[in-house]
Amino acid sequence: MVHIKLVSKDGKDQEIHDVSELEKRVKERKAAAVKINGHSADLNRIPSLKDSDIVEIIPLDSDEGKEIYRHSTSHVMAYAVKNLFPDVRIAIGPSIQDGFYYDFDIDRTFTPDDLATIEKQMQTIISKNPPFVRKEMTRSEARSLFEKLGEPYKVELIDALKDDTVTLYEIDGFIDLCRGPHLESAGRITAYKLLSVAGAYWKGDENNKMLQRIYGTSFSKASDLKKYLLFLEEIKKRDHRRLGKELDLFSVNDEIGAGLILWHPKGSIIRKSIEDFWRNEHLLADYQILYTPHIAKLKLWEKSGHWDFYRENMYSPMDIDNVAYEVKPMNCPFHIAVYKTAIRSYREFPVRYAELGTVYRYEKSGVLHGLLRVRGFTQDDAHIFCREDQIEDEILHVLDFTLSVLKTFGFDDYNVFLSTMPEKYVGPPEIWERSTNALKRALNEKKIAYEVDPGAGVFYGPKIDIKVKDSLGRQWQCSTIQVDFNNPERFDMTFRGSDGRNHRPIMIHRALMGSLERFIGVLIEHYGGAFPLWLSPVQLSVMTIADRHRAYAQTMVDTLKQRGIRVELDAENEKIGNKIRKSTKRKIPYAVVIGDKETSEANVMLRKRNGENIGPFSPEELLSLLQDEINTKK
RNA sequence: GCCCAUGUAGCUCAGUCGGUAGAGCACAUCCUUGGUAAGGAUGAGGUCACCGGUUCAAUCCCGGUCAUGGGCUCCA
Repeated sequence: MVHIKLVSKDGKDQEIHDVSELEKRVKERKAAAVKINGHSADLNRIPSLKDSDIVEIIPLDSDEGKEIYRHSTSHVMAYAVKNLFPDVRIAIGPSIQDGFYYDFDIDRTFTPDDLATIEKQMQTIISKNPPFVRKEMTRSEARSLFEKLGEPYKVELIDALKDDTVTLYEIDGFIDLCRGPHLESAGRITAYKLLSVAGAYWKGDENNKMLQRIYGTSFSKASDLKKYLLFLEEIKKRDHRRLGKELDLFSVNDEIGAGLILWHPKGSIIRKSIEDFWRNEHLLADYQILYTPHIAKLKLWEKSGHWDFYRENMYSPMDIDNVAYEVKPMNCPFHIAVYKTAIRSYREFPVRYAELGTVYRYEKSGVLHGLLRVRGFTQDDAHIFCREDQIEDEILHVLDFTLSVLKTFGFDDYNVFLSTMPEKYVGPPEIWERSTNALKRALNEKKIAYEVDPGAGVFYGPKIDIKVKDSLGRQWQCSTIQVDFNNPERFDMTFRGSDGRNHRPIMIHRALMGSLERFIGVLIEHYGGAFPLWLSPVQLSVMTIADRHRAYAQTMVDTLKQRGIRVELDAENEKIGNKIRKSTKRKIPYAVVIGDKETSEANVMLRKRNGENIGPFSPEELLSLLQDEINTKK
């Protein structure tokens, strides 16, 4: 008779006195593994449970369960690769978000055909249902084992371990160093798919050898795998680079340069709509708007510290009349210069300067990616100058403002991160401490849950980053709020306090959208190219049935255009089905068909891009309906 | 920057085991004037990314460059 406590997340703990009873429960609950006294363990450890052990089931569909499942899949994949390519050296193969990978060192390159072959080999392994057998041995035993097996990466991993005993798992003779736990046998793996091959440095260090990484994913239910693969397809369909081309929004050009965006007319009008909105909101929120130059003397950047701390992202200086100039990677020094054109008083605080400032930063060629990662971009930047005791209020103000702007774009789900002092930092640690606390207090006041990201702050101060979730649930970092007590010092900024003496202001940098390029890239994917009316490049397409309807349709288009609607006339020599199709493919929100009926009745039906018809509306009703939807930004 | 893959008409892609290329869509002209996701015909469009090498001959083979994509790393 044993006494085992089975604990569960819902609080319904149970005493179990029979190991077979526990095994039954484990099956019922579709466990991936268990936790014994808080430590995760394989299911086949259950028979050796001791009296008064506390057991918790890790279900397959929990995050931890999925991790175990995928980790086991990655072992099977490594085994399959080793079978097919005996001279491969295996490196490391963890589970990751939505899947797993395994890194291999091999003299040939894996091709997509290889992936299919490896998948087949995995199936062969899985169908034999070999158990995952856990082994323990001393470090030196394990070390010599892997040396004998010709696995230098495993040896290196073992050397980095601190424990005296290490654990290994064996499936069908294939031994891998692994902490575990694992599924009890490979046969439990039912739905998996290898997705891609890519290069990856050993331990992520570019000084190390480049290995080949195979990415894959696995699910305990085939339907979940299918759902995930459909999700990947949906991501592809929404890819902003693809939609940007299809909808004629932007391009990049070899002759001009990588990472430099050409905004086409359709993309520019989206951008202009966002910029207009942005400026209006900033004026309403008591910001003052600035315009500043694109280059400045190198000396300025030396003074600001960018040349010391940010040089690897800056372009080489250019020579102007024997003086070195730099294209700007940031806007802050310019805003500081504006601040310093007068003696400032605490009475004007907080001073909030905002600018849509275009900056240029060097990015390694391999990281450039459509609109999301570019070399020239426009920040929706602002700098707030205030007293240290105003930080908290200002952060609150910025948070409110940011969240309301993000909400306009349908982002009302987000995660917040607080980044603290990094290794390379400037300024006294006490000020870091105080301003980090001010950020914390503001977040707490707003009751915003946040995660601390230790050491991820900028060199000049702590920051709050906001990651929004798009319509597919993916996270994007756009907004950032950064405290800076370094630049006011460097530029000897002052303000006259109520005591008549000069004091040092605090500076807050913030961007809501981050960069317009990136933000619009995110928006394209978020909306899948089907922009809300206020952002749509063409808001309404008016199409004629026959040539005799052209004059009436033209009048209507002219009238709407005069009233600010972005409307296009399609009076081409085509059938109405063709015109509808074109307008739908371009994701134009509304279409109006003008035929005999409309010309005689002076009423129109409005066709939404999803095919639904609403109406009929008189021309005035149509106009006010459109204007209302544009104004409310729905 | 590094590893791998890719670069053919405006777009999406075929193709040539070395003898200077083809489809669909888009575009132009003509016919058709048709009521809610593709009417028909005809036509125009390409130094096959760029530079060099091998060859009688290169879009194809080789080398380099640039760009794009998947990653590593970094970040707005």
